[in-house]
Amino acid sequence: MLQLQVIRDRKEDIIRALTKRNIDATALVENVLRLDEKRRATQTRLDTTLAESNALSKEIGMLFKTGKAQEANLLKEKTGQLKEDSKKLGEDLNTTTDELQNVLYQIPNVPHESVPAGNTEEDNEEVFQEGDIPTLQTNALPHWELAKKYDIIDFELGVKITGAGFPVYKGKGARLQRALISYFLDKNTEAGYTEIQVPHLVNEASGYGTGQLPDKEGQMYHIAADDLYLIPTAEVPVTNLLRGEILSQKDFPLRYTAYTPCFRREAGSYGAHVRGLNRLHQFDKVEIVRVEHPTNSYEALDGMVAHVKQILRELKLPYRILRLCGGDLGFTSALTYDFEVFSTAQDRWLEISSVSNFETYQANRLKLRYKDENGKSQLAHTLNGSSLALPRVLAGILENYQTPDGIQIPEVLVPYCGFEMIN
RNA sequence: GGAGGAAUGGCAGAGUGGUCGAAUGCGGCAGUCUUGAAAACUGUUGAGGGUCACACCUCCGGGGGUUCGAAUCCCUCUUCCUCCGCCA
Repeated sequence: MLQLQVIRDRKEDIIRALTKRNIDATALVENVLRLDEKRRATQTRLDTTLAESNALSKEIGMLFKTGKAQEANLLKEKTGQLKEDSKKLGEDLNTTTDELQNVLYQIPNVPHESVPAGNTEEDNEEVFQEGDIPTLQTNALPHWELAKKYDIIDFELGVKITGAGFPVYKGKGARLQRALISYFLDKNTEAGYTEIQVPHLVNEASGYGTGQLPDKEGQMYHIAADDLYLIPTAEVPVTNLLRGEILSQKDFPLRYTAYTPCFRREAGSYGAHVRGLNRLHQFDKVEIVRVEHPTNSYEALDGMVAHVKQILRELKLPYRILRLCGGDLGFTSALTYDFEVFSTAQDRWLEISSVSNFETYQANRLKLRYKDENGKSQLAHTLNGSSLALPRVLAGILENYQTPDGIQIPEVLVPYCGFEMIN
């Protein structure tokens, strides 16, 4: 969520920047300012009332102590009205604070200046492309056909035991999954990220912390009996590790990597584009998360992009990098680069990584701060990215590495797989 | 799942109705001493709201209550510990 102080100071800038997301935030921002003013006015009145009654209480205490019970009882009568007032004011304050909070939750992050304006993915800006798109044999198959042909992923079996979008990986398919996870974790660890394992279920506070709640409530699986959510990404538990922390400047940079399954309801996604591994309810992902000093966060973002590039280079997959336009940018992000691998057999680009800087948007909800050189608390910047998401990398490998004799395993993965070919 | 105990500042730990945002120790920061470091000594050190700055207000796991007044009493929830049961 945006910082109140920033909205107060730079209202016009914020409204203007948000037009890149094709939203007119004027009404929301005005509402925030109105509620903020109301909140502060109420707070002041409450404070005054409390101060008065505190003073009286102190006086009463003194009187009792010095044996002037009669005078004390006289004063007691005066406190009744104050008590009533402060109760009323306290309720008003809570109501206004909640209202203010709710409006603030509705305002997305302010896009970075480099974010292009635009409505849809068509308007995303390609900033980099690398790798040769292979020429495949004439009867090249999409990955779901390959998965069936070599019996490495069974979608129907997943339907049987759970439902659509929950594939079962078998034999070399399962082994390749495990190989990718290990390979990604190793690469991330080498780059200075600390490997951690986190719970796959989180509580409501964590959902709010990183901004999945209340914005994307319907996209997460919710376990009603225990009021827990299945994580849609490791970003949620990993970033929330730091919730409420006040760091010291020398703690920076904080770098974590974690493998987790990810669960997404994907309500409203149907059709040809969701075939095979393209869109699943459960998939595996290795995530990288960084917490940075504000002055360093964009450098860190570039570093994360460079890191993911390096992995794709090693895998020898053709990919491109897009800078997301305002309309396609996630609610909480200030700047996002999407990585897409070219899926030759499907003749389309598949998103395999999304690397974002959230600036203080998440930190504000998380109350994730650090002490600056003057000893004042400041919000840190949070970033995260996939490094990498498994299913589409797998799809890319299957499709781009297919040969008439089978599917070749990328060289760097052979030591992890223990085989060179799926046939 | 059943029975009992507990939750206080970065950590440890006092505080059982008034002047307590909270003793003390450790840790952190600054300084003195030192060629430097360590030790010792001195000072300082929770968070948030509010203000030009003060004042002032809130916070002792969360929520509610009793009281003129609550860290302290009551209710409730959550978490942790011990014992029993179950169990990978």
